[in-house]
Amino acid sequence: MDIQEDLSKTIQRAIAELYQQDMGEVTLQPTKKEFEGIYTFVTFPLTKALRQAPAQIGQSIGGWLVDNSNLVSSFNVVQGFLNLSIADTAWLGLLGEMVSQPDYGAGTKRGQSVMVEFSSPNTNKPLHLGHLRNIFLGDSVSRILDFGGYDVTKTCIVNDRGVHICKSMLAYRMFGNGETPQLSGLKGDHLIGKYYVLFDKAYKAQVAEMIVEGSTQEAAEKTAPLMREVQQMLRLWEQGDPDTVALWQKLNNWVYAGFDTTYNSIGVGFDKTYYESNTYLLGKEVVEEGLDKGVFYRKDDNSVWIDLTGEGLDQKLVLRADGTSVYITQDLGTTDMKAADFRTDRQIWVVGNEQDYHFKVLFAILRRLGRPYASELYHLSYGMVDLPTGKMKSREGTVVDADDLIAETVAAAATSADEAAKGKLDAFSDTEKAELFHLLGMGALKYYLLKVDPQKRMQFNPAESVDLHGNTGPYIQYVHARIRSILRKADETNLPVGGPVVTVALDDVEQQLIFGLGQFPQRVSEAAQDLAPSYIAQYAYDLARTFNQFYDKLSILKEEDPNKLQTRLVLANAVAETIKRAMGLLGIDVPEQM
RNA sequence: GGUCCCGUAGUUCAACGGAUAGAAUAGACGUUUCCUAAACGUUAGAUAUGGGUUCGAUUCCCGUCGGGACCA
Repeated sequence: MDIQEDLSKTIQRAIAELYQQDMGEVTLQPTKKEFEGIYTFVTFPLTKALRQAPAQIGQSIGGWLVDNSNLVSSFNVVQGFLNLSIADTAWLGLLGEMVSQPDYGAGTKRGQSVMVEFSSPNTNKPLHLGHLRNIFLGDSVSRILDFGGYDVTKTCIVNDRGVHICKSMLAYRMFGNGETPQLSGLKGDHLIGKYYVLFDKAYKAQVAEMIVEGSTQEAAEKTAPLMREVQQMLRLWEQGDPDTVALWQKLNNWVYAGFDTTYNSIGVGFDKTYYESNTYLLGKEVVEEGLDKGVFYRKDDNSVWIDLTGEGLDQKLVLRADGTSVYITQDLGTTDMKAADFRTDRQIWVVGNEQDYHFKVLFAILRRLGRPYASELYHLSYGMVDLPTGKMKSREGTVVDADDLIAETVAAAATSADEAAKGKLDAFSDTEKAELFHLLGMGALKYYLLKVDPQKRMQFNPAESVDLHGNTGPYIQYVHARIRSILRKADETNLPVGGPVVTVALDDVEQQLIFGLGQFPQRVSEAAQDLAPSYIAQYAYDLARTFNQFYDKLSILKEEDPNKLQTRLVLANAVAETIKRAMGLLGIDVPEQM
């Protein structure tokens, strides 16, 4: 039973009977808290068709509902707003139904397969804060779609080849002295990142020197010996030179080991990892196909282009005059490949908004080529993460490293949680404590990055991100722990934890809580529709907050009426389960105790 | 030059075209012999700007001003 849907249909019937008109789907909104009622029906839109004042329509429909439906217990009308209260029996019926569904909130299986691509790092440096927003978004969207009934494949395309990694390779060859992650104790990705920075320093010094000797900036940057060596290394790699390839493999493997450590610590994984070294030559046959179909055209210099001015875009190069690929050429090939590999109906890319234009072009080209999946491609674009001090800039060394950030967040969570616990954790072993603090730190971090609309550029305030109070992950985690604690106590004293819902009179706040639980399936489906983890974050917070109000106002274990006690236990349990599930969709675990 | 995104309390974020624009945090005040006060309550505080569309605009449209990104 879905109260909202039933109510909406009942109102349609009321209009049909009272006015002999069919107004189609009617929408309801939650009643503002200053007014009595839980659902509100707005009558303004009906005034023209029904030729009646808004308030009068409200009175008529409200009266009809109370007389003819056992769903509505009372109503009031404020201007054009018809506020409806729902009968306790309906709430209890809803609660009973919810707790009987083991996968409450899950969407029905659609047999549609979706591929979500995210993270997609370069292999020349470690992950940073921006990647974390990307990864948490991609992971959460995957979980939401999966829960919403899609078959999800999580993919990552590792950018493991090119100039960037050659820079690290060259610097390692020059300055490495056989350093390894084992010898230095550095994580592999950090080790390679170090050499990338070393290259940059040496290269800049060289350029500066050349400028002193009379070269222009541009010429110096192009012709510096170090840059030439990098270019040479890339050529050797492309030719398959054994030494170069061996070095490349060794360094990349260190990086992968480093990334895996990070992924493990944040609880994220992929179903399929692609390597650009295997895919970077793809796409050339797509160019041929496009030329055959007349979608692309060749210029006199032999370069190949597409004219997208009709779509409000530009003319776009798809193959250089010398026959080499550009970025988009590859993407054409890999998109085809991904669609074929997993018979994917739909592809989603989680990529920063600086690539908005690139994806518009990519999708436009695939549409022109007549790809059957072309209408199901989506760029989940997100804004940059700024620091309170301004933009993160790698050149200025203000980039926040992901591993450092995770470690600091967990450490900060440990300090404040230990303090806030006031002895509640005394029975915990050191390992248990460490696990809890990690869970809280990750909860804080993930929630902080996911509660914001992806499209918006956001500010990351380290102090705020580990806060345990207010609209935060730990606030919600706390509610779960609180409920679990009550349920454990109830269990110990043989109270009916798993009992059925019994008929009782409900308090307002109990109705609010059931109302909140009832919203879950809809919110999940909206989040899946809009690919919006922030909806789920907001939902979990609202539910947790309502529970705290309930907790403050009414007692569970000390309730004397056994029927009320039993219903409250069912209710509390349902809230804990739903919080756990909602947080799970954000990739956040919840503790049994904290 | 062209295209795209974003402007909401001091700050960080919400708001299918709906009521007196919600939260959090920072500030002021209050609540615990009672299930976890990591909580709850009270209070003060905001739609960048000028038009338009309509019963009604933070939301949609046009312009201006700010912030950011991309394309050649």
